[in-house]
Amino acid sequence: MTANRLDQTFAALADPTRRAILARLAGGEAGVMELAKPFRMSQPAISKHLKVLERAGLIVRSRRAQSRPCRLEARPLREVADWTERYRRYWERSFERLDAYLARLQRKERRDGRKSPR
Amino acid sequence: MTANRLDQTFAALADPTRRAILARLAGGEAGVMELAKPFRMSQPAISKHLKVLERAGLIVRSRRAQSRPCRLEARPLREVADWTERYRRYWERSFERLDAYLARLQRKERRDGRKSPR
DNA sequence: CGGTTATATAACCATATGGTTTTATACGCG
DNA sequence: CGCGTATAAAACCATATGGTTATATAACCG
Repeated sequence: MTANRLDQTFAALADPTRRAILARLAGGEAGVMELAKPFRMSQPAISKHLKVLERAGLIVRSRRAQSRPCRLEARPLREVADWTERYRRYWERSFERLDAYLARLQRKERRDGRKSPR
Repeated sequence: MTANRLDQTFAALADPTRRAILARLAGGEAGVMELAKPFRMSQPAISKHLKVLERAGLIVRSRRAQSRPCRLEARPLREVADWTERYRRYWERSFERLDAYLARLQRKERRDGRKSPR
């Protein structure tokens, strides 16, 4: 249905290399060479990942001398956060269920403990 | 690097059909036929989407008569939310920048307004 | 100009994804 | 048992993804 920007954002985030690049960029701008360093992967591979991130609006690139530094653009992540928030009550509800279960278990253990300790 | 469950979760969320299925399941359990109804897509296609969601831990399936109802499992979404939260300050910072920009703009407009109203 | 550095593009390859149609399985029912 | 309903699996196809190597472009520098 709603074939949003979310498609591109989620797809871009579904790769650990790209998430690592975003994490790195959270510390400030960086060029392609610098971004590529932590990975044992060719430079063109990194360029492709950067293109994916750029298409998703997660980074923007400028030009400074022969370098093309990338900067984090977090706005799409806000959309992800907003989307996810709609489900918060569901995972919180499951925590409530877990809490209830653990509470029951503890009561049971206390009862059993009285009968046969340890 | 961290080739987490996040990979599968984000990948599963990168499809509008699957997000719509999750939205539907937020309203309660449903069988495949029921889930397929809103889409002009074959039943096996929906089954495939459900398998993706299941592998990502976003749904669980039981068996009731000849139906295999799906239930939303929101825990992985909590991980997404947690991951996203680490970037909150970045999109908030860009809002601050926008605010500052708009404030500057308003001041400028007031100044200009004094010179040549409206 | 010629060389070096930084990055992008091209061409290619293997595998994954998202869809199809057709066929099989599992269950409940008369 | 045999049929209908609900779902999965198989086989297939087109396109996308993630990687490679080799080559091209762009900017600076002597």
